[in-house]
Amino acid sequence: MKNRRLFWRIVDQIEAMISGGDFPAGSRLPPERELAEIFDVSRPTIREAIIALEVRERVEVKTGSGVYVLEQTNLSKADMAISAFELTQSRALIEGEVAALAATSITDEELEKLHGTLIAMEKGDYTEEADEEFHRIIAVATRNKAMLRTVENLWSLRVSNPQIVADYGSVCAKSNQNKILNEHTAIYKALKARDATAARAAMHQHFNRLINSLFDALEAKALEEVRRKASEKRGLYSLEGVLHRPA
Amino acid sequence: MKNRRLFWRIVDQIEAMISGGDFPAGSRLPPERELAEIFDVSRPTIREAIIALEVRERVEVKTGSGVYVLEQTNLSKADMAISAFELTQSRALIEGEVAALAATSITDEELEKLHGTLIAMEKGDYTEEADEEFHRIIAVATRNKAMLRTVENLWSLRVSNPQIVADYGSVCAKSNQNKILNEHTAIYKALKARDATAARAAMHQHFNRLINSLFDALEAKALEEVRRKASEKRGLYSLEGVLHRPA
DNA sequence: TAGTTAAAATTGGAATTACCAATTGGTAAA
DNA sequence: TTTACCAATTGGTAATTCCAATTTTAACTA
Repeated sequence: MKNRRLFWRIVDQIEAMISGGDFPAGSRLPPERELAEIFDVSRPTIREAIIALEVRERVEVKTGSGVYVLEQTNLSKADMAISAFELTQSRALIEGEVAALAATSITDEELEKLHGTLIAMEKGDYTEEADEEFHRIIAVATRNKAMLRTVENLWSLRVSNPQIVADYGSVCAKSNQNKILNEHTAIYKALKARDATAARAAMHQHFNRLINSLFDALEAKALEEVRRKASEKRGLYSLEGVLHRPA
Repeated sequence: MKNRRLFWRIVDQIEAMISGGDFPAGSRLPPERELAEIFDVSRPTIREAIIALEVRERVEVKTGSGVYVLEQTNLSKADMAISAFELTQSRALIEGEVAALAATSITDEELEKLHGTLIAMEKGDYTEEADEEFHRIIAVATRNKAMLRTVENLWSLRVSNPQIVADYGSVCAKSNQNKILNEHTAIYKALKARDATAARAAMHQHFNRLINSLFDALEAKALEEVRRKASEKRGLYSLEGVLHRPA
């Protein structure tokens, strides 16, 4: 059995203390010199252990201040913090450029595929898939794999962040499918005409309308919240409630 | 510009050497004592850098034997296939929009930080770090986490795709630092003036000049290849070779 | 007494030196 | 040729010193 290096043993012990609640997120670990005494090892060994913890994003090191325990976060948590507004604004700006670039190089075959997605959406078949395919074909038409990758990343956010899924759900309902189809059609026509400026504008319009819909939904939710609270206040002061209160 | 700890700088440099092909997977890094001489730092600093690389699973440490480079599996095949041209074009289009958006919301504090990166580049200190920080501050200034994420993804491609690292290496050499600094300064001034259109144009110019440099480098390489092949053809048909051919 | 500034204390950062533990390669002997 | 041993090399840990950054405390002023 190969010997385990001492600093790795210290890493494990500190991680156990963090996980065990000795040092909650936000708290500060004891100073290096004190940890060296606690664990009866040299200070460089403690430093090496702390660097490993830092790379693992378990702690944050602040020179002159101390070593602080981080929330157990990962990249997906950062993605979770992205709102539907932020995503949609980004898509407007980025996919606007994607559409403009694609207008300069899109092939007849790709246009035919684009048209296929419009047909599918018109039929009401697999509208979300058709939506994704529509944007993906345009990204492929740019002939730029970094652009394609970026569009894929944005779509991935759209379908995996629960809050964004819910927000998009409320503005991409059946009742709005005609609007979306009309906007996709306008983008398609601009691409077919190989008009980069029109394609960019059409894509902007598509997402800006979506942003407005998100605002509308947010306002409706806020009004609903105000009504709910007023209703609670009514219940709080109503005599009916008082009369029925158990002794 | 906040001071970056020395061992992190060494981590970056070693990673660049690995990504740049100096130390292919399976090869052994120079001994700690030698690395300390090469980088002109102390051996504990090297040790700290190597521990970070180990946690990142870039290297494997064998006591008494050496530090060995591990296969790098993070990059997908699709990401490996992205060329420096594609990345740079994407950055031009996307970061142009980022700059325009940032011009509408950038704070004085952020402008000050941006200026700090210009100072660092002027001094010749850690220019790649200052470059990254420059673009990152602008992305943060958009107040849009999806945009920031996109810029981070593009930068990640820039530093982890070996071919892109090599290509950028040849056009971001010391001799071009003044051009880059001038372009960054133009972007900074447009942002300071809160002029979205100028910021977008300045960012486009920055990357378009970079694309042209990449083309120049590619052309030089192609010419070199043509010369090499012509030289081979000359050798193939030269009488000297024929006369000296062994029986 | 309250606010501000400067000094002191504390904490992390880096370097130097020394010695120990593990591995590898070279040499000698069987 | 094979095996054993030794020296050299490489990583691992400790101790000490001094520097850089931040926080806390003390002193001063209004």
